[in-house]
Formats: sequence, structure tokens, C-alpha cells
Amino acid sequence: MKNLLSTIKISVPEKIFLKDPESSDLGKRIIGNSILLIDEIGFDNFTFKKLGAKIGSNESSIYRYFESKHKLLLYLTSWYWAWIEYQLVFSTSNLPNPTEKLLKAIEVVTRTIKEDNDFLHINEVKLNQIIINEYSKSYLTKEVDSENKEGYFVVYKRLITRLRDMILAINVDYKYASSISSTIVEGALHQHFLKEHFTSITDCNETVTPTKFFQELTINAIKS
Amino acid sequence: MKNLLSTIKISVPEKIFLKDPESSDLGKRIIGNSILLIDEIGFDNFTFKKLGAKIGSNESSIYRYFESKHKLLLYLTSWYWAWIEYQLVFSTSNLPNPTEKLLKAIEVVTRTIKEDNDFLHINEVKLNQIIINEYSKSYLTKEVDSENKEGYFVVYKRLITRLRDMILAINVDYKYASSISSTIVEGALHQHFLKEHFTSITDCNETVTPTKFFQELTINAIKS
DNA sequence: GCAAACTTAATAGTATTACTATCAATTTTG
DNA sequence: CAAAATTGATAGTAATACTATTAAGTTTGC
Repeated sequence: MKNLLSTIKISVPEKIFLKDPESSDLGKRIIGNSILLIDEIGFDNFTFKKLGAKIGSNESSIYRYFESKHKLLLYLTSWYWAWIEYQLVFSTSNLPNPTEKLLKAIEVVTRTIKEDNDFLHINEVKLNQIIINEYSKSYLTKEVDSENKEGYFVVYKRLITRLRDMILAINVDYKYASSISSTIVEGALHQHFLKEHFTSITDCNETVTPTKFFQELTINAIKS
Repeated sequence: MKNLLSTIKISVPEKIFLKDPESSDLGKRIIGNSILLIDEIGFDNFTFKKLGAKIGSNESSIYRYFESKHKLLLYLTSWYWAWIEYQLVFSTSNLPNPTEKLLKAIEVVTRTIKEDNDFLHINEVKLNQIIINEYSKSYLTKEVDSENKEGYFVVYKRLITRLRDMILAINVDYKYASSISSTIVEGALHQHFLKEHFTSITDCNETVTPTKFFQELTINAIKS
């Protein structure tokens, strides 16, 4: 994965940022260090002032890239889902068997991220933690409908749609292909959260993975 | 449901509040109007100052009931899940068939709340909307582990556990009874959110319910 | 019936947040 | 090399999320 990915650029909807953080050194430091800082203190406690201090830059400079910390979160989440989408497309493209394809796709969207080496300035392991802990906050807002119209959630929706199409390729008559796809992606994040904080209401742990759970669940759902 | 429920008191963990809001007229107005206000402007924009203005009382008086707006959200969510738990126990208690019991339980935890009349000062329809839009924010915090230890999430966890036991009563060998239970409850909230805001990634709408989706999903999962 | 205890309201104050605006210094580029 | 763009520094604002104090009103217990 390493070499291939490092040559492509993950594409995030342009309206999310004021100035593309990939276009400068400061921009990359903003992205790279915001991941470290949000992972460390949580999105609620995260401020541009603290980030400025961490990267030896000024609050006002960061505001030239993102108009708010909410937009920065939208950037990070879009980047993450675009990265997952790339892996999904890449790792399923040469599988001829539709069921194998689906199982692989479920693995890609539900697995724990264990290594970070694809992109120099981005720690994918910590970004994955941020997605688990903060993703819901990006859409659970009063502005969700207008932001959805602006296209801030296209990447996420496209990922769910790809998964749905793989399910329909196995069984066109399954009535809940969209709902099960959104349940797999959101549900996997939730199971990862539960195994870290509410162990009594999940079966997932170091040995039992959300991947296995959702693979079985999906196969049983669509094959009957 | 009406008469029976209005005579009982929904019990919320005591540590959540400084002074029991059920114990005074002001307390009830705080609860009742916070539901209306949070539903109207969203939890992020909600402040005790605005609530004070709405109920013709003072910010500082509200702080004597709850030490923060976060604690108030924990109160509302605990109250909601305790209310759902009551309905679950009550409406399944006299069903002899374990599968019928489970299907009824899934219905109770996934259905849309349509009427509010059980409790005088609480609008259950709007409270349900708050749970859909804000529940995740109550636990997606850096304080989740210490607050979990304090018992702030016991009601929710007990509800999931009850559902799990009904699944195990049908099939003791099903390996993911806890995970599917937590997926049903969290997933249903998510599907309700999607049908309001991201219609392209759900099959649920006015005619297709999350209830039917999760009932089928669960039956297929545990019976194979 | 009245004092003590408690509850509520009003006011003021604090540190922090989430920005915006301005201007100067530095770097890039055409 | 001059113009344009980028960054840094400083200052300022309205709002947030509280805490503290005091006074007025209400409830209660003997």
C-alpha cells in the first residue's frame, strides 16, 4: 500500500477550506499537528490558539486555512473517508467473486488502523481514533442540511453507496442495502468505541473484531 | 400506557444532579423547557442563560440543579432510556414466546415516538428528537471513563443488557448478543437521523421503518 | 406565630473561546 | 527587482460557562 498511496493525493471537497493545506508547509503542519492535538485533548477542548502554540505559529494564520475548528474537523473526516474509499476500491477491484468482494470491503471499513506510513504528515492511527471519538460531532449539528447541500459529506455518502452496490451485486432483491451499509460503517465505529469504554455492552475485544461480527451479520441478512 | 406511567417516577442516577428537579416546580420547568429549547436551537447553542430567560428565572438558579449543561444532557438521556426500559419490560413481560418477546423489544427501542402524554412536564416526542440528534455527545468526551465509573450510563447499559438476554434466550450460542444489541439501539437512532438528513444512504422513510429493518436483521443473525 | 432554614433572584465578576481586523515583516513569483 | 502573497503579532469583541455574594421571599418546625 505504502508506495502507491504516497504518490496520489487524497481529494477533499474544496469548499471545506479557505486555502488548501496541502499547498504549503504551514498547511501540512496544521493538518499533521491538529490530528495529534485533537487525539490528545479531544475536539471539544481543541482550539486554534493551542494548535498555534504547538506548531509555533499564530492563531490568525490558521484561520486563513480554515474558517473554524468545525471546518477543520470536516476536512479531517473527509480526508479519512476518502483514504478508506481508496483502499476499498483498490483492494476489491481484482476480486471476481461478489461475496469475497463484499467481505473484503467490510473488512476495509471496519478494521482497526494499526500502522501509519502512507502519508508523511498524517498519523492514520490517531486519525482513526479521532473518527471513532469525534466523527458524529461533524454532522450532529443544526447546520447539517445546509452543509450537506454544500457537499461536505459527499465522500462519506459515496463510500456507503459503494458498499451498497456490492451488496446489491449479490442480491438485488435485498430491501435494506443502504441501511445495512450505513449501519456497518457507523456501527463499526461504535463497536470500536464500546470496546474501549463500555466493554459490558459489546462482544468485541482484542481477539473478537467488529469485522467478523459485521461480515457474519451482513451475509446472513442478504442471503435469506 | 398513560395512566400506569403517570403514577410511577422515572428514576435517574442521583449523582447526575445537585438537587432533584422532580422535587420542585422550578425543577420541572427546567426539565420541561430545556427539552423544548434544546430541540429548537440544538444542544451546542443551548445555554443556561437562554433557558433562564425562557422560564423567567435566573441562570444561577439553574446551576443549583445541574452543575453544567452536560450534566443536564446526561439527566435527559438517562430519563429517556429509563422510560424506554420501562416500556420494554412492561410490554414484553406477558409474552410467552421468546421470539415474539424479542421482536416486541426491538420495536420498543427502535420505533419513532409519536405522542406525548405520559408525563405532564415532559414532551417525549421532542425528547426523542434530542436523543437522535444529541445522545452521542453525552459520551463522546474525554471524561467518559470517569463518568462511566460514577454510574452516569447505567440505565443505557442495563437496557442493552436486557435486549441481549432476550437474544440469548432464543439462542445461547450466538456469539454477538451484546454487539448486536448495542448496534440495534445505536443504529436505530442513526437510521432515524439519516432519514431526516441523509436520505440517500438509508432505506428508511415514512413507510419503511428502522424497526422492520432491525427485526429482520436480528432474526437472520441469531437463527443461523 | 415566629425564627431559622432553605430557595430563588439579581448582580457582578472571571477566564476562556471563537473569532475579526489591522499592520508590519518576510517570502515568493512573474 | 518590484509586486503580490503569506505569515506573524497585537489588539479587540461578543459570547460562553461558569463562581461568588447578597438580598428577598417562602417554607418549616417547635
